[in-house]
Amino acid sequence: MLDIKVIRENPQRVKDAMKTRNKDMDALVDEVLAIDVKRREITAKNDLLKQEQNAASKDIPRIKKEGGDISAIMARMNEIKEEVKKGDAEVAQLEEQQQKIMYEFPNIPSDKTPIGKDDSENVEIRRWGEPKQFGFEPKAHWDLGADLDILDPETAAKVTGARFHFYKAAGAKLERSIINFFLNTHTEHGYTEIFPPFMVNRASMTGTGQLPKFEEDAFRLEREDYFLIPTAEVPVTNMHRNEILDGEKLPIKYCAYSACFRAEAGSAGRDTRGLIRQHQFNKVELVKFVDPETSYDELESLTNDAERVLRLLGLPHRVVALSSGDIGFSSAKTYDVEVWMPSYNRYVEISSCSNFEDFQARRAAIRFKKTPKDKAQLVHTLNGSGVAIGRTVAAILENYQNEDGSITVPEVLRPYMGCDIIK
RNA sequence: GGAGAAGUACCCAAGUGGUGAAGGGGCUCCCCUGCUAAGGGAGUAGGUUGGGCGACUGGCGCGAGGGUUCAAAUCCCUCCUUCUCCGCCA
Repeated sequence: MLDIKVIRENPQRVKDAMKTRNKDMDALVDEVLAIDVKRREITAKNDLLKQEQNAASKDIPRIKKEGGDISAIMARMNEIKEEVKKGDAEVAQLEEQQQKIMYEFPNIPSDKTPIGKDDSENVEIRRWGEPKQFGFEPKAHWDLGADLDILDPETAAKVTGARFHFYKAAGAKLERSIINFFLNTHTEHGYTEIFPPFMVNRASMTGTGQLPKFEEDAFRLEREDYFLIPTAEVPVTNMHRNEILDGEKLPIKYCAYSACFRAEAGSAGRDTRGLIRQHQFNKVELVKFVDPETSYDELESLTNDAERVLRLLGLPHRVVALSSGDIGFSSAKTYDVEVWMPSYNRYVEISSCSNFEDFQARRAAIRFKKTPKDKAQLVHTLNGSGVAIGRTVAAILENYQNEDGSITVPEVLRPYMGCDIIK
């Protein structure tokens, strides 16, 4: 959520920022400002009445005790009561209107975010490794998975539906090995491991920005107002919702494995084969709560932490700075890490690392005090995939395939797999 | 899922309708002090949202949200969480 004070003080800046996201929100900015003025005006008037009410409430028992006449005061109080009730209702309605609009605004892109209309104007920052050259025609991971009998989407389609997978034998073990390898690597670099709930309530989904705008992207339970998490970012960031953190404990760094559930509304027909786009997938997520002064340094190190696991796995990848037209709703700046995927003959997103600045912190009321005497201020939150497991499996199968259809197990995974080849 | 009890500050805890939400512990500062302990004194209801250039000042805050009342921590309703017992369950 944006700060209403920023909109009040510089509405043009907000309007311009929204245009760099290809969104013309001029009318909404003007509307929210009009509501804000009216809301404060009525609140001030109402507060004066309440002040009178409070003062009289103190007088009444005293006058009664002294045996005085309170009928005049009582008459006035009855009058005030009605006015206050009316004023409160008006204020509540205006607050609701204002809140609803405030939830519509995406974050203001950082001035470090390249301006651009869409993903075609993203900026490549660096590459690691070279796309592998095969001396034979490489197969796609879905064909490798079928031939090795380790990936089975057909049975999943029967048991559940489209966009689900059974992993079998070495495939299941590979998935599990990667999860463990990622968590072990990140905890060695200062992240505290978290195993979160896979369902969260509405307040948490609102806190990180998935709601109210993107409800159709999530799976919601019918009988409880709970949502299947689209990413561990949601439960882990909301761990500190409505909290004031001790400044000395920052930065707080968590890594969390979770299954992730996405309705993938509007993506029919895209990436229908393989592990790239599923309703349920595994991911290890990195989440940080930091002092605003350091948040952009923390974004660099977070991205580096995500890249580390790909370097250790020997998977060629690149880092791209998303342009203003391509960054997510809550983000101020985002780097995507993209892994080389031979079947696509291009780099494919495997991690997205973002600095949300205070956008989530304001929604979720996550604050800190630099020292116990300081005023509480909003933290900056960041998160990044570290990294998506299913896409890592796909990348390993494709990049490490041999001509005979077997898969060489990357060296760092061998202790986890207990073998050096899948065949 | 059923029955009962509870939720007040960093912790414990008093407060069953009326002017500033007791008290204790802890914490911070000060006094005393060669040092420490003990002792004495003061502060400590966070926050949030308005107004004012400011010193200041108003509103709202007793798990959350409604209601009754001139007035609610206190009475009523709904919900959440915790504890005890029962049921179910990996």
